[in-house]
Amino acid sequence: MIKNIERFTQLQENLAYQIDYTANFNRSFRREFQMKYISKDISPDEFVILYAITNVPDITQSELAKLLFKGKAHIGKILNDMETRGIIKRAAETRGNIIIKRNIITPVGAEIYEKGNKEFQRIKSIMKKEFSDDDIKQFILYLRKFREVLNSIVDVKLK
Amino acid sequence: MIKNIERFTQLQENLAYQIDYTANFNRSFRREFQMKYISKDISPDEFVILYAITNVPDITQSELAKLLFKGKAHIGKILNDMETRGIIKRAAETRGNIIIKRNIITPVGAEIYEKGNKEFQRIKSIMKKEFSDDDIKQFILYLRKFREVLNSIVDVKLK
DNA sequence: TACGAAAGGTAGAATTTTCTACCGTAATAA
DNA sequence: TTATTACGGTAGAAAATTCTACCTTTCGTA
Repeated sequence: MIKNIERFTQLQENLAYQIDYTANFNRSFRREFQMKYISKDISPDEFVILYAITNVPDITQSELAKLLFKGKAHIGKILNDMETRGIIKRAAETRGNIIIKRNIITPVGAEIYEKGNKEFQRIKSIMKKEFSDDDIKQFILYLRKFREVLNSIVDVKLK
Repeated sequence: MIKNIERFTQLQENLAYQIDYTANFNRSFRREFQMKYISKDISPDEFVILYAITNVPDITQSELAKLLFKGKAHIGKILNDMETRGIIKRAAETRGNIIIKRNIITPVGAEIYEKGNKEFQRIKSIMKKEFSDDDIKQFILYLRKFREVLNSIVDVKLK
């Protein structure tokens, strides 16, 4: 991970660091993968937004914020930007008496999403070859347990 | 993780999301833990910097950047800021003919670090109770394998 | 009933982080 | 010898993200 490895192994061998490192690695991967195989017109986070809207069409802005670990104000800006670029359309809709914005994927957005989705299926099948169902189950169990231990020390609230 | 759970389990059950979620969880944990038990005068990243300097006294700014997954310019600003606040002292030093800044922890910084280190030992011992040595080994193995699979798909370069 | 909290959303300021460009030295290779 | 690249570092602009405050409606409950 760092050139002069011997100098840092001590710092890098703990669990929390490894998780952090992997998450960062994954972020870099997503950026590069997307640039190479999907579209330069959209960021990885924006792709996740398309994914979420596709699967939960009435997902709200606040829910998207939680899903992406960002503030709801920020997500609002991203959505507006995506609308400006013609990837989605934001339609005001009433739920009861309260006005909610429903995000609708345009044909342009749908095309990007379809292409990306196909590519991600490819990754998924590669992962399936490398990790058995039991491995994945155990892996996720470890992650959950790690969070539970942290949560037992202080009450963690995600923003 | 999100109130209306049923709506999102589908989106959240994949491996990459779980890792991302755990890393974010850990970040929130560090912030809250530090506020509560260590010191409000220093951020979690700054604590890692103190930790790194303590263990590798001649660590360079660029190396710190890689360790923390940030840009070297940004780390330079953080270090300057820490110097202004009296937590470290930056001394220009020559390595060969080239000038390098050596970061020295002041007594104030050392005190914060010692307190934090003691608290983190506590977390470590709790983790040791919940995860056996074999568990930790397996957990880290999973994480490494996950990165390797991604890396086989595109060549991932961390910034 | 009335009050406060929670949820959906926006605006603008403030902060954080990244992105270029630089400067100078060292090492390597054509 | 002369490029070229990598390393250590900085400055300033640009972009990303968060913070605060605000508006409106709903919901639970005292």
